[in-house]
Amino acid sequence: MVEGEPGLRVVHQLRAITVELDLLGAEFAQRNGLHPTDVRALICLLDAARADTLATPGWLGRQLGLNSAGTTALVDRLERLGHVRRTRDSRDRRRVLLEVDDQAVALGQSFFGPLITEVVAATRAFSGTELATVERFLQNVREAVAEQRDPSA
Amino acid sequence: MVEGEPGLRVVHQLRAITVELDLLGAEFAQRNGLHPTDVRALICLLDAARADTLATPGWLGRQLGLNSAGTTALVDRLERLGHVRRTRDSRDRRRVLLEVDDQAVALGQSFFGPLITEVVAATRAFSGTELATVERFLQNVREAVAEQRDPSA
DNA sequence: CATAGTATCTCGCTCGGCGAGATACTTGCT
DNA sequence: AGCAAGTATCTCGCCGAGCGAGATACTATG
Repeated sequence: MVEGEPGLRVVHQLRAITVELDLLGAEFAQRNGLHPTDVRALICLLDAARADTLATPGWLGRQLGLNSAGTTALVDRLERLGHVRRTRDSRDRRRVLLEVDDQAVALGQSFFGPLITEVVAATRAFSGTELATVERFLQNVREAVAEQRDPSA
Repeated sequence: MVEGEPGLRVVHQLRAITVELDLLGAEFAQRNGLHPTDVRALICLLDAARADTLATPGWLGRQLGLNSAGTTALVDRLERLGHVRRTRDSRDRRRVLLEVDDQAVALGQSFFGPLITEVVAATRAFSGTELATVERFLQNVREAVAEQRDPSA
């Protein structure tokens, strides 16, 4: 718990935050009649939409580590709930494009909105340079974790 | 992606890290023949052991948001794999105490070890005061998330 | 135009997790 | 003491997310 090495403490904190965020996500999921995976899928889809990356079932499945069968089931659920629409790609007619509904965007807002407010409020206690440091650090961590997952970086 | 408000960027990063860590955990789980929940359970149990909190199925289930049936099944799995032992509490003989096996500790090490090494390496680029800032910030975030989950803080 | 390659979907199955209720023990009331 | 109420854990039956294997529809290449 009270280790000397600062790196350990930070890892500990990140892990704790991850667990907390997971549980928050699970809670939110249940309240809205969906599963943790569905929430993660919505996050991915919203990110894709924001980055103007066009999303397909295959891409989504790859993001979430699902196989094709699971992905189809996932998209079925999301479509049934009206969060996503399927449209055939006219260029490559094997592909299906996933369009996120405004409803899903609103849902995302309702999930992250309060949390963002909280965290932004928490940032009030930090100077611009301090926040820049935090950002830089988180970026490093993100890369470290990504490298752990796929040791080809 | 390129928002102006630093708080938003940080939230974004934290979310991305959470997703990455989740996927890392899922990968690790599968490689070791267990489920994401099992990994989270082991984390909780190791934390408890480190903090000298004595763990029971009920406590564990509460940590993970499982009901009693699911918790029993979880502990069954962990026990079958030899990560955990059940012992009756002699004071209150309704209770079962969960003892983590050294094997599970080693497993935890093998999971977090490389990641910790990576992150600690990443901290090399930061001064002591900078790390302190990061730590303080993460602490705030952790509290913010916890408050989101249980608005009674 | 056949053959290989790719994107998605269907089918049958496994197993994690839930709700309801059983069981064993403790605690409080009288 | 003795009985009701409360609590910790487990059992049973079921639902449904995700997997493996294979079907289907389309594209690309010789």
